[in-house]
Amino acid sequence: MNYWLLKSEPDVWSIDQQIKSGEKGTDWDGVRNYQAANNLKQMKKGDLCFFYHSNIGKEIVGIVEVIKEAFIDPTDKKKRFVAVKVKFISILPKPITLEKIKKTKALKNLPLIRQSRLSVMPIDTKSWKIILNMGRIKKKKIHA
DNA sequence: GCCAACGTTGGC
DNA sequence: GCCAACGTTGGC
Repeated sequence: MNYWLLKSEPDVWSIDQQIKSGEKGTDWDGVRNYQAANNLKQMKKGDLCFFYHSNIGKEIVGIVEVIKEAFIDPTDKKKRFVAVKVKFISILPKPITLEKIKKTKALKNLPLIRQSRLSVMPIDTKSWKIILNMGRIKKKKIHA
């Protein structure tokens, strides 16, 4: 299984809205960047993603799961980009701010920091675990 | 609101 | 195919 991080401006789509959408999940669409799209294409069913609020908050607020692998983004008229479907899994009891991540040496190489404009990025297993611990989230809760 | 870092577009 | 001009993202 692989891990990812998805960025969203909470003005446009927030974790609260993701929670309300429940088990059915929602399309993660609107990505118009090839690097981000390539990452979307590599996602497999069951992969987990951190949900990051950009601009407002600037923090990791929760976790979602990939429930449908890449398909043509229905919002893309030119049909060049893809979307995936995700559903809400968990909220972090303690959101992890960008500031904190920057201060954590082990996380210095995250694309979140090195490539601030990328909106869909892979997270290596080690970093994933570190962030989970920082967010005080129990592993059990994720698999619930 | 500003600006750095990218991406994209279009003229040549 | 290069590159200047322009547009966008997202942190500050």
